[in-house]
Amino acid sequence: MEMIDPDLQEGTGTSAGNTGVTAAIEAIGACPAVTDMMSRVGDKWSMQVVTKLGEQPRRFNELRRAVDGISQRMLTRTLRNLERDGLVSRKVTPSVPPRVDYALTPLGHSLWEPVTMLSRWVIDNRIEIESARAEYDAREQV
Amino acid sequence: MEMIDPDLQEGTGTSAGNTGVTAAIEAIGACPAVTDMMSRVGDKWSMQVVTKLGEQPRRFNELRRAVDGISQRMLTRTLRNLERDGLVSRKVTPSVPPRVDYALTPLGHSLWEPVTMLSRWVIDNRIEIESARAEYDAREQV
DNA sequence: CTGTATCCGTGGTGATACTG
DNA sequence: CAGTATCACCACGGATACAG
Repeated sequence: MEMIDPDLQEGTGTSAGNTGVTAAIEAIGACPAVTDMMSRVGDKWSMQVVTKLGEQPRRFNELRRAVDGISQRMLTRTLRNLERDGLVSRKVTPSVPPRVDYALTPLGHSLWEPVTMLSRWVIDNRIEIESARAEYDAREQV
Repeated sequence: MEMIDPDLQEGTGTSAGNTGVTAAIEAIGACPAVTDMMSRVGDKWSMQVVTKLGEQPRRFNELRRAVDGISQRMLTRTLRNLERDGLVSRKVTPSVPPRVDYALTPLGHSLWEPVTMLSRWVIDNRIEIESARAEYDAREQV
């Protein structure tokens, strides 16, 4: 997915899918919004940023130091996307030097919970996953 | 508060005195396995395939028809990845023509639940997300 | 301090053709 | 039927320099 980058062309607006209030599982793939958000959750930095902002609001460079390894460019892009999705708020204080405070919105906080469930699952099953991979690799190496 | 594996806090002891939930959240980024699986969840086809296999086991082309828009190549690749992670089982029947049955493993089924939570969150909040985007785009269009 | 602009490598994804 | 092989596109992400 990924949108709004000066380097790229204008992002395609997500069209409204059907009104399925059916089982959420069935909506994966049926509802564009689901796949769309999944890719946001799956991208490299978004959930790490959400995590750090979930602890407390932070300024730009504060956040940059908190999220290990993120570049300035990617932090900006990630924050813009999160802001666009309504997950993060951005408050500019036009001082010298400038000050910009980021925080999770209520919507952003609410995303916390299902994402936590997912990361819990990974943690609880990471051994099984890794051994499955090792087994597969050993099998295919032949 | 729930318990969590002690070795999750290794390396970056960001903040002590966390609950299990926040510890799990913090493990995003701290634990490579979490970021790794997130990208699997976030990729374009994996969860759609898991969804379809969650309904029932399927053969290759059956699955291909079930997952709208997926190419043969991507279905193969997606299935291989899922198989490697231990989420999907692959049973070959060497007949003519050949028959290959795919199904979710117990591990794959267990992933269902947190993923469902997440997709339900998206569905419940997709209106708010879309209006946030519309608002942002209108603001930035200037 | 908080960004933009520019360049570029890598990898995910798709189209098409071929194979056992 | 169930794949592989090959080619190509372009978005993601990183490095660096510049700007307000």
